[in-house]
Amino acid sequence: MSTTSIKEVARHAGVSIGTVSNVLNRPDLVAPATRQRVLDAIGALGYVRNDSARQLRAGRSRTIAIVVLDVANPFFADVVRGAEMEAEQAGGVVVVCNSGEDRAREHRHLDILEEQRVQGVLITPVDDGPDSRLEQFISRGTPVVLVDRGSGHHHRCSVAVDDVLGGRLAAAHLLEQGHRRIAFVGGPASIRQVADRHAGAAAALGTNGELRVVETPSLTVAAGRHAAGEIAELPARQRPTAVFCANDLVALGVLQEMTQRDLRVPDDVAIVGYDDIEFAAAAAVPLSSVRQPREQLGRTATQLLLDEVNDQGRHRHRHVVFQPELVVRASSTPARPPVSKGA
Amino acid sequence: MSTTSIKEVARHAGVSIGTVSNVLNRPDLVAPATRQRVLDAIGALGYVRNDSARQLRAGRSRTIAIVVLDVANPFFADVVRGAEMEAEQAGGVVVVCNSGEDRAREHRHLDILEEQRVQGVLITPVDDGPDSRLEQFISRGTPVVLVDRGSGHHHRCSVAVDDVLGGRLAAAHLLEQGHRRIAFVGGPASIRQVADRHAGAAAALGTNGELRVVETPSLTVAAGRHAAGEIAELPARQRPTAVFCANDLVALGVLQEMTQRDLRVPDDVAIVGYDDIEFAAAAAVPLSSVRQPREQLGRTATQLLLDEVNDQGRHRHRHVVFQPELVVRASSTPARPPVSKGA
DNA sequence: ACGGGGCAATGAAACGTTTCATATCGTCAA
DNA sequence: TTGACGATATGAAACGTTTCATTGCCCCGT
Repeated sequence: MSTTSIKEVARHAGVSIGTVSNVLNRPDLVAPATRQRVLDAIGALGYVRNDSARQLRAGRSRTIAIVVLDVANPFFADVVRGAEMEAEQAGGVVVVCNSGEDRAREHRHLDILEEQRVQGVLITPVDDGPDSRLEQFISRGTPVVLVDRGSGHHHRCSVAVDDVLGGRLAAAHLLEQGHRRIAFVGGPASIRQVADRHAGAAAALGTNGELRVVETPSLTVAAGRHAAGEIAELPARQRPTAVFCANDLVALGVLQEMTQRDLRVPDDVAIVGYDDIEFAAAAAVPLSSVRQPREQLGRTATQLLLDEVNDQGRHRHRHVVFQPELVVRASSTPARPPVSKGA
Repeated sequence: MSTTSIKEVARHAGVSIGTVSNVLNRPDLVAPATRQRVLDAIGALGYVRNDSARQLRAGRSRTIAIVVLDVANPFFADVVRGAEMEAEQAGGVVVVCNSGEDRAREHRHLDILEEQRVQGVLITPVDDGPDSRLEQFISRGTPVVLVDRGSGHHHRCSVAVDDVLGGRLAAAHLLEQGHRRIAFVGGPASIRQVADRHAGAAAALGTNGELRVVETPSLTVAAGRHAAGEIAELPARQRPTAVFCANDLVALGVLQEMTQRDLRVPDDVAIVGYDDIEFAAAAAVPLSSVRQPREQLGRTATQLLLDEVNDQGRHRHRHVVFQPELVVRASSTPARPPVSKGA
């Protein structure tokens, strides 16, 4: 156990505690000879700063936390990467917390983060709406930036992607491909993104098509398979000819299940996913998907957070909304006639 | 800023500081009436424990850290999940650090973790071998458990999967399918797992086949695509008929590139991956892969760590090695004749 | 009536920093 | 020669806990 304290360094170097601290924090205030003597002592003793003590004195830590719904989800992996880049640049540290879509875990994490007096938190809450725990957190003074959530909260920043637009893009594309019976797969509907993507799709369809909703308990491959089973078992003339999924994981599940049931994609069922994760292009049938600027989301969120942390007084809360982009691949375009237009 | 301290709670409740602390830590020592009064004060003031102060006093934190090569890699995501489960059960907290295969980042993380006096660290170091920074870390007394690394380190615990066996299983399977020219794709070769998987494959092949190594700079889909391009461009009679990849990400990249170049999998080229990530089964051609008990790896690593933390004196370092398992899917079995044997 | 024992609550010390007001000393200008 | 100033170094206070030795009190047995 590294139990060497600044005190022993001071004794070893024959200076006072304050001087050692100065060497550590404002080296230019210390005479070169003394400074070197202290540095040597530090090296010799293997001294390591005690961050608890430092923070206790400082009143605040240097870390920012990001609480994600699922570390395993590539979407969040990219958001995290973006956040790390930005934080690193500002000399901060990022800790990643995984709520696993579980309210209780999220709650536990927030408790701990608050006890740790983190600088601020980037979070995608498990449930949207006025989460009392999060409100409390904010009201006690820890800056929070909502990631991919955040309709109408005016006392905090948020970054998001226009999910309604994303849904609209997907549905418009399917409509254009001639589909009239379309299924929307995803859930729980209480998640704003899911609701928005659905709303966008419904809006794009208008009276030109029929949108059948299959709600899933979560956005996973397994959930997608299950939902696909449900759809596949409908009588052929009622069965949707296209499926728009709230998520690529779900879409991959749907694709997998459809293939397994000998329904061809896209000929029997077209599929459009959401997120354009790395695997979308590598799927059994390359997956059309709505792409979000994931890393950018993390970067911007971190910038907003750091701005709030530093500019206490002047800071104005902002809501940054990015535009998604539809990436068309084989899963939603007729297989036979080779498409001539390039990538 | 939650600047309420135990002192104000004490004043508000009309008791001493010590009593408040007792309510927090040993509630049974406090008379029910007093306890309630204190709890009310805590609620009314929105008091939140200051973890820095607590740790400063305790000398140690309750968190354990896990340093992974890439949060985006589903392999690590599962290891993390396993670690979290186990830690949670023991009342601990897990923070996830992402080294991104970058020595400098890993170094930075270790610095910070040491300053934070974490209980211990689970780590897959960027480079194997006697990393001086990690040695130093350990020698100063922070317990470390190596994850998926750790040949012959006797002064620390490790968990790993027998990668030589994994390589052997994969190659033996391909041999059995009639392949004689096989490629091994992965890298950098300095990573022990990569080297072991290669060694296992080479051993299984012996003189019965030819193993061509295509080294990649990293274990990513992109690297796989690039390597596959190299392989695909070989004259047909030199070209390997099967590819064994050090990693599923690489394998998916290979699959993608081969498909794009109109080489059929498995007919023209068979593929076996490694890790059996969730997407392996959902790939364009369901991917044969070597499965590792990922979550178990995380759980066991955490157990070993906690054992070392708690049983300071008695603790004996252990090296737990798990056995991988080959999961055969379509990417390595002749497509036409339907296989009759079940899952 | 007195002492002992148990339960509750208290107060002070200690954890390792950082910061800030102060002390020391040599030097330079007047 | 003196006074002041700049450059260094010092010591003590403060951050918010936890812990532990003490105190205060009440009740019970003798």
